[in-house]
Amino acid sequence: MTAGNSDRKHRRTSRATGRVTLDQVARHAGVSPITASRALRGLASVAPDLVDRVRQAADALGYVANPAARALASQQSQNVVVLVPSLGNQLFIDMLEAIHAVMQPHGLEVLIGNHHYDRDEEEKLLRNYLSYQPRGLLLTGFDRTESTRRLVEASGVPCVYMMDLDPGAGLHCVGFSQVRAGETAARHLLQRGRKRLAYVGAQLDQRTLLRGEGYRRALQQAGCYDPSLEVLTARASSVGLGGELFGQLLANHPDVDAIFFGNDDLAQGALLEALRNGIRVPEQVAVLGFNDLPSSQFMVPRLSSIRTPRKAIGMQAAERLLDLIHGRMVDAPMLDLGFELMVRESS
Amino acid sequence: MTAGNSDRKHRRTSRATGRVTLDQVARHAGVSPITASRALRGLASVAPDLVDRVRQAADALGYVANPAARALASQQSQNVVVLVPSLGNQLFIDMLEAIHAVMQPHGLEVLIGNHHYDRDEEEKLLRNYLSYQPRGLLLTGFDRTESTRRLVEASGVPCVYMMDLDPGAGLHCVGFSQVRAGETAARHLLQRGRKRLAYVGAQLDQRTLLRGEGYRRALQQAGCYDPSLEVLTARASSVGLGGELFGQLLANHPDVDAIFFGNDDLAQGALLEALRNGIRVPEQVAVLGFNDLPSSQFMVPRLSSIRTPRKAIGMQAAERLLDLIHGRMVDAPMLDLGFELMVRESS
DNA sequence: CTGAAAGCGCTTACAG
DNA sequence: CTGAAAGCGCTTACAG
Repeated sequence: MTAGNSDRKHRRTSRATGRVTLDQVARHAGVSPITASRALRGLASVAPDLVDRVRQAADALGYVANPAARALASQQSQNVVVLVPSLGNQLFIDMLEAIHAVMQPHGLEVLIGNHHYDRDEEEKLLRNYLSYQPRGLLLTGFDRTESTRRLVEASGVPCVYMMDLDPGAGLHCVGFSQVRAGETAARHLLQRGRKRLAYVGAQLDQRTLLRGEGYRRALQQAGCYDPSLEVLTARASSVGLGGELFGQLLANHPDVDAIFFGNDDLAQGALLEALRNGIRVPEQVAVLGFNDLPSSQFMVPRLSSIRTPRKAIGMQAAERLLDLIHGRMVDAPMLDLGFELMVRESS
Repeated sequence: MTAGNSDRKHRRTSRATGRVTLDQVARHAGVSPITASRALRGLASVAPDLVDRVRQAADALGYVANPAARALASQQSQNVVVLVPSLGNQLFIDMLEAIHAVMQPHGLEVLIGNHHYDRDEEEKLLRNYLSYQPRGLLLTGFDRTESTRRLVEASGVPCVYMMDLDPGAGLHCVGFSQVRAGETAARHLLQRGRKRLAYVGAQLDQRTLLRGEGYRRALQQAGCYDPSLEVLTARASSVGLGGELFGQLLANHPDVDAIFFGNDDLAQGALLEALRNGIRVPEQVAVLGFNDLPSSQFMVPRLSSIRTPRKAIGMQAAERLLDLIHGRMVDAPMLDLGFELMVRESS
């Protein structure tokens, strides 16, 4: 009786949400649902005029596809999962933003997981996210549990690793050599004529360790390596911690004349602590940071640091993942984006 | 013929993924799929021994529910959408972490959207996320387009607003009064005997503006308001910008004796710039920040600031949203978590 | 407390 | 180039 309601078909038990469906768009355009589906997805093999009609119908009705239905039917989601060890480090925020910028135009939703530098948490996160049948995976570094590795492998989901370069050189990765960055840092300080060099790292994540390894290697080569000048702590990296460790180091080893910090926040804390205690940088002790955070160049004195291409890493890793998802050929699995030594006032 | 494969039913065209389904769990446990579903979801009305059998079957087979199928059948996802204006500000990272910590144990997936302080981008994000049929919405502040507002309203999805308090007092919100925080800042500086007070804010987001309003109000009341001492810029807040604006302000108004910054990064930049130019803080000019970022207490001199409860805001907003989702009564729509003036060396 | 049937809104696989 | 049928893997609504 009620006009306008008569075209409702198979809606017996009425579990419908009221939102516009593909069926309604198809009816509005006068085509079958499957044609509407193909037209909206931009599949070839649909007559151009039909595509137009369907598009207009969709616009007119304000149709937005139901991602759950799409995922269920096609057995694949529009999700891409990114796992990072921390959100407190600007480094990873920059990477995430870049990834987002690349994925968004492709209609891919970025699911962000933060595992807080915890291998078990990473495994749990991955297990959960895999149930979403993601199109791709973006993981940070290579330090993870064996079963996480198997999980990734068994899933068959394309995966790109960020930040580090795969020592085995078999996995798709975009980053730079952490070891060489550490070496470069040490060499720079040695060239400045420093003899008593220290390395201070927090978090004890693999990249911090690798940087330390490069650093050690360079010092051993120069014949001035002293293991007691390596200060590593599992505590989280922060400005406060940097100041604290700086104070302790100088108290225990007054002859230290250069310090390389595993992250800029630590180095910034050291600079502030030096300022507070009248320790002259770089005259008495040179300070070198890592990552070159935006604020580092404004420190007093301006912090020397190693600039890492985290934005480029996020972008390129995302592009690379897109290639893998779409089955495009990738020439080499490894993409080394390098790093840049920024010499300013503190070293 | 092949044993073990004979129980495959209605798998004619074989679109199955190979992953373990509810059907298999049910068969393994010797119950119907629907009973298995109910058992796994912890619905009452299932015999305890059946629940056990189903749970064991699920464990044995490594069953993980397909979120897409669940969402499609139940017409609701396990997603909660959070929209923040920025990820560059530690403030929002802390909020997000807290939200995550609350939602995770409830099996709710947090989808994060960053609208970069752009109202149109927020609207676009929301429109997209709404297609996911989220269980709840967590939005930042009250400054948005009219159609975004209508979108939220029309969706019927429970929503809690963070950071600000609703001027209309009708919406669910968890935060503190930005205006009162600005007033508190100004009063503190006035009590210190300062007369020529400036306000420096970046980003021009509503909260920065509201803080400025409170500040202005207090100054007018004290009879020392000077509009030329209000420096507002749409540029993004950063340490570098803080130093720059500090320098300009003192060049144009050498008699300024106190500055309130809309965010700590600006204030930190000012402190560093002062240090570099031999301007004594707080003797010549007092500096007060906002948010009390972790590094602020280590600045030289230690930065006074207004500590904002962003972790608590995230937590309480998430809890509140959980209440709304589960239809629990909420006593008052507004939750004022306040703020705390941290007086250190710079003021 | 348990289950057979139907349906959620899409896409795949098969025909024409 | 287009479509009717079936199915993705769950849950709702209805019976018993």
